[in-house]
Amino acid sequence: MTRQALRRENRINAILESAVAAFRRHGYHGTTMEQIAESLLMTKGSLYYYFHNKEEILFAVHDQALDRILAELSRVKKTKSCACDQLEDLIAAHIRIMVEGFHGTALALEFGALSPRRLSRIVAKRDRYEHALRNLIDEGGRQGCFRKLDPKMAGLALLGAINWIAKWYHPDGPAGAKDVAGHFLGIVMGGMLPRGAAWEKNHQRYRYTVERAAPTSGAAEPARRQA
Amino acid sequence: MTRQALRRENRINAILESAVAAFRRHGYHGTTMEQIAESLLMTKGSLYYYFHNKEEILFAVHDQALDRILAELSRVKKTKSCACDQLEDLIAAHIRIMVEGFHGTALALEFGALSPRRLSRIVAKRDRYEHALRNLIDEGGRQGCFRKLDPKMAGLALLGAINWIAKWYHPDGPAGAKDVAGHFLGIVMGGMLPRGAAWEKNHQRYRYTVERAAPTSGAAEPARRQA
DNA sequence: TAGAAATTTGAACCAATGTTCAAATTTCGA
DNA sequence: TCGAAATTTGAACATTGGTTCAAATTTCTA
Repeated sequence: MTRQALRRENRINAILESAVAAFRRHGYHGTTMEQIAESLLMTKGSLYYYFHNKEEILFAVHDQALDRILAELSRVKKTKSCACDQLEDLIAAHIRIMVEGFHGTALALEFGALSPRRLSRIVAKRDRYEHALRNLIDEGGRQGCFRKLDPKMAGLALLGAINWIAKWYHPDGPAGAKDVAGHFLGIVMGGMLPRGAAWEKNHQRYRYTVERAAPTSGAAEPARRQA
Repeated sequence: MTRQALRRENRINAILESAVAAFRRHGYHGTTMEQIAESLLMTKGSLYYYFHNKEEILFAVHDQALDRILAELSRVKKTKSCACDQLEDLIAAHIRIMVEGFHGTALALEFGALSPRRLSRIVAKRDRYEHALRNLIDEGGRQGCFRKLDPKMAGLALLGAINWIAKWYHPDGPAGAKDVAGHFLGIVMGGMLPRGAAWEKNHQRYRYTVERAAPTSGAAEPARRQA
């Protein structure tokens, strides 16, 4: 890699990092090209030397974040552990991505502003991740590590809890990223209910637990185009 | 209530409903006054007869949604059930709010665009809800209904899973609101881990479960100003 | 039904901002 | 060090969209 190409790559990375931070704070439409540029001591005109337009930055930011989580996915898949360990590994990686650095939080960003062509590429990548996640939940249930859950619903709950981190976590907080990540993983994986036999006796009347859930029949799937 | 006042109230409600739907799709800054107006067969000028400006609509939308969930909270608190039943009740209500109608999804909207004065009012209401939620989690843990969790982290995980519904649920989906709500409540309340003694034996090595969590020392709290 | 009050309109204004581009500046290889 | 390539600038442009407001229209009351 030539020296200039390296410079260019660093520059692009810096732009994306600045953009993610700004998008997270003000939303895509609420962020101006000037805001993205100024934290890098640039002028907005310079950004157009690297990207054709603002939407391309939004795309790059999403694409990069998805590549990162998909890389974690394929790493996890190479592992020969059982599904539940793989899932734990993957979730820990996802949390880490949300908590350390800025790049990852793009996973929680809106992408409604993308053009149809770019949108479909992003949605395809996202779906690849989500389906893998559901498969792990499903397998884990079959292997007995987890309760048998509706994979789609459980997956959405999981993703919600994790992606929501982008809304409340701030790297300047007193607790380090590792602390928060470890703590949060415990919560998300452990769930809220006690696991002893005593509880089972007291709470069979629990109305909503679905032991072998009928698949959710693709509810609301077409709506996932935006945001 | 006079006839005109009623008309006015309905009009305002319709505006807010249209606004929430648009904000959810395009974000606050990505939504134009014209978009809010057009689904009501109005022109954007008319909106200024009811609201001074766009930001006031954003405020009203948040304020209304928070009032609604806080009303559910005080209803639940009047109940004489144990903490875990109260929590279940509250969560079910929150899910219902997210799933039926548009108004509720404001709970998942960004509020970074609010002026400092309005922002602080919204944040105060939100905190009131979140603290009550944490208290219930804490009490439930002490009473033995739940595992003993770090209330802050567990609360954030819970809110994330629920508020994220706004990103994927669409009322036109094949599964009714009740189906999704019931299913989702089961997932969120039940958590992911099996509860049998067999599991306990196999998984004591589970690395991240924190039985009596040290309080998270206010990690990242100041960051919660935006989004 | 007539006049007053409430509501809506639509055009005009203007600040903000994404984008372009020719010129200036910097970096780099020879 | 020189010249070419890479990069940055800053001003100008065009459009969008929030806001205002006087006039038109509708709704209500006496």
